[in-house]
Amino acid sequence: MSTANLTTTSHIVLGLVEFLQPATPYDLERIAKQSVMKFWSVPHTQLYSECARLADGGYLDEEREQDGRRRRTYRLTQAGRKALEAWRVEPPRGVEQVRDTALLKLFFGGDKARIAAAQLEAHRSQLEAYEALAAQAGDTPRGGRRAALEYGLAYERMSVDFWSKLVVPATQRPGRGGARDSSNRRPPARRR
Amino acid sequence: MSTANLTTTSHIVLGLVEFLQPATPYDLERIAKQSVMKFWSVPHTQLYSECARLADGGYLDEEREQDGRRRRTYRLTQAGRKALEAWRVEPPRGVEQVRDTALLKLFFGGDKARIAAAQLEAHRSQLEAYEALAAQAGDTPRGGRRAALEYGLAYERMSVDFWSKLVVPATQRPGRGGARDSSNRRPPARRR
DNA sequence: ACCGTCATGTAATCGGTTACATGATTCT
DNA sequence: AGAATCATGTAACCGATTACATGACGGT
Repeated sequence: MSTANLTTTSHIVLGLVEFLQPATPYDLERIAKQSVMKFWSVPHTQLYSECARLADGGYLDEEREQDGRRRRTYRLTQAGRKALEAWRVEPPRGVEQVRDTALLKLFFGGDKARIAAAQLEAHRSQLEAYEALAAQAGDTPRGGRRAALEYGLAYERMSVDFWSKLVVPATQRPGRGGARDSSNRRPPARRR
Repeated sequence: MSTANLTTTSHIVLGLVEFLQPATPYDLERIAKQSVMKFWSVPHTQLYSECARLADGGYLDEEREQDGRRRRTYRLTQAGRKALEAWRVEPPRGVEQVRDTALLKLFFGGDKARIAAAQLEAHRSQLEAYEALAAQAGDTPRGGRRAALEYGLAYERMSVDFWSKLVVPATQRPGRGGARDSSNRRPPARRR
């Protein structure tokens, strides 16, 4: 691993390590679950293997406990910092593909109403989760994290809107003057 | 491959075959590029290998030319039809993750304005592409295909909107009364 | 007859996922 | 002390991507 065999996962790990170094893979998992993994998850086993890979490539510095759990803790090396910065600075070209299974099934002729109902439910609940996060706005004051969350909100609102228009099969389409109710009103929030 | 080791790719292939059987992998590639692959692409080599796998598993019927290009042409078997239908009917649980690199870089502290500029450009052009497709509305009259396209439009509009709000660094925020121009007006379309 | 590109693949590689494993802590 | 779960991994598998290959066909 001399250069450029760093995957997206690698950079996620680098970014997380930077954020809370020194850190064990387990630490990474904990914060990741509350933040990035909302929109890009990585299984825990890969955090371990990726850290090892990165240490092997000279991007992370590894230190291991001699007793007890024999944890490995990592920090960025100079090379690690550089690699992360290089990746971060370069704006991605082009548009990511959507790769949504629901959309795929829709495309291939799945039952509109059924799919829409399920998706609507799922997106509503995801939206609520984001709104709850946004409500505790203090802890993500003004940064990429906040912006990413706002994207999440916009995305889920769009989704709710889209799917809610499909739940009712479009047999009869109301005339132009009709005060059609296409609001995205959601049912009273359930408490867990 | 007795059951349930069918991946998403498998189902895409099944869906495509159903759509224009009998078909060669090359045929699949051609229509796919104009439709599904806009939002879920599959490299051509995998179309070949996946067809072989599916034929091997009894989902596709394979027939091979003896002369010339020695093409393999495929059609659905009964099992294939069943598998496709089963997949199609079952609404996906939960929400797909976004997995957008631009968002990731934003999250990890990349330069807002630069990323936003690049994304804005990319999404605008994607939006235009979808709009062009939608303009020839005749060929996708009323079905999942049309709905998927509409999702694409909604998605791109949301994206353009989101990123356009980030291109200008939020140093000064206009007062409430200000007639801020946050329209998504795009520059005159370039012709190729 | 030759040449470019069209069409059809094969093979190697590798990251990511899934399944399994085991010693530390904590709780009762 | 024993059970439960927390924490830390290892190993195998496998689909997806990348790189490479080669014979047909169409045009000049």
